[in-house]
Amino acid sequence: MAVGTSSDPEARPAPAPKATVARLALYLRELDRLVRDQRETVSSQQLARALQLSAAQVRKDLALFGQFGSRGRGYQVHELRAALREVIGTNRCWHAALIGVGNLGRALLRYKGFVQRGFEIVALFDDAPDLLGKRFGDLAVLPMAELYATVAERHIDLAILAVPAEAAEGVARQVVEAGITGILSFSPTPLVVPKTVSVVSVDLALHLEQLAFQVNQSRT
Amino acid sequence: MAVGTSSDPEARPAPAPKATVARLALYLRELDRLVRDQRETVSSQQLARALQLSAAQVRKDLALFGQFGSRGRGYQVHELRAALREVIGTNRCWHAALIGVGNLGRALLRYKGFVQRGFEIVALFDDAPDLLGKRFGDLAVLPMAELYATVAERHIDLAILAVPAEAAEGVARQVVEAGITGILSFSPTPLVVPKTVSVVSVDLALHLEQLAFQVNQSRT
DNA sequence: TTATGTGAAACAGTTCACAGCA
DNA sequence: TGCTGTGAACTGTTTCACATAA
Repeated sequence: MAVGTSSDPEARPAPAPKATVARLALYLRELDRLVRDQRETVSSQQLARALQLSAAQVRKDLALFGQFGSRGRGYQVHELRAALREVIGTNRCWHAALIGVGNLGRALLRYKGFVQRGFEIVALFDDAPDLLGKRFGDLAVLPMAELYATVAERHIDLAILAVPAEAAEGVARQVVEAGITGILSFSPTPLVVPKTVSVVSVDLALHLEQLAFQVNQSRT
Repeated sequence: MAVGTSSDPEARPAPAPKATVARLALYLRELDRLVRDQRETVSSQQLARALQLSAAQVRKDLALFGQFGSRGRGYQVHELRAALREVIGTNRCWHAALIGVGNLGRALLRYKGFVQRGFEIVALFDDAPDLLGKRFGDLAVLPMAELYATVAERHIDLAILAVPAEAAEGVARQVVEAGITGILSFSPTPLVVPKTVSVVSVDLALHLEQLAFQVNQSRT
């Protein structure tokens, strides 16, 4: 029986479509902006315009998680933001380990946006001899061997991988073994992980290639 | 009349589905790996496994751009790679301007992956007084006012924006005015640009939120 | 009156299954 | 035989259009 079409009271709600999931964080980002601008309410129309989507799509997406709007009036900005935060999980702070403290890793470490949105890097790992023990801000670089113990100690939820492609597969294995269930990877390699672990992958050169293709096409 | 369903000999080929576009660079990345491993041929099956897709999808995607395979045999790795490079446009080198030379900008500047895949950063721009004129490698930081002239001089195709959110909208306008038609933006703001300009957006905190949501869901 | 929430219709993308070629 | 290229079937997503509620 298809999940979500059942009338069984024990049935889970249908999982959100992948396309919707990709937009959830966009809504939250826009709502943060509206809060800063002191806006009280917002319509699906306005959200759609700001994010370059259609109003119907915004309503469908939000309706998947509850009835947040009031007819004739729109959505209460604060209320909707709180609801979305709960759905996404950023109503609490997430602890991340940064693995790989090279150029990219150090830039991520200094990036203010993470803390602003509820993510804190609470441990650094790198096995390069010249980095081991070196301090960046409050944090000293630890050897990978200490990952397992540190995950428990510092309540680490997520790993941010900024390691070279060759190392990524091995590091991912250790991360999974340490009990981490979410990985943000910057390595240009698809990671093979158990179904219980989520991976989001950001390959910078790959994004540039997608851009090059689009530019190439529109020149036709 | 729908483009692509026409039998008009002057008709353009149907534009590739967005979903396919997002995978094109993945295929190329995997083909590079196969070349390094000295593989001569590869089947849709094998590509699919490596990239966690279905074989039919790989074949459909590739068939959109031509007939690259031979039945019973699969695809010639070199030939397919050359063809994809042509389609994507990375059979030649692309010149990019890096705008915003903060932490993230400097990390991008040192990132080896760009050059490896045919992208070269050929100019740096930042209006921060303490950065103006400072050198990073071969490049001196220029004021935004020189963008227009430099685009022509150094044959710049793309802009990489690593500026704060507040500045992004204004910088994007200048970039477009300077005649650049492709923007890779790291700012957490949707950019409004003419239809003739392509934008690819990478919001690091947003990707972490998508990850948090997925982890949150699978804990249910 | 305004703007949500939601079935139904339309569209897009993926998978199936097999004809056809090496 | 093995594997591509491709219509046809299917699944997922978006848009439409309107009943409904503030």
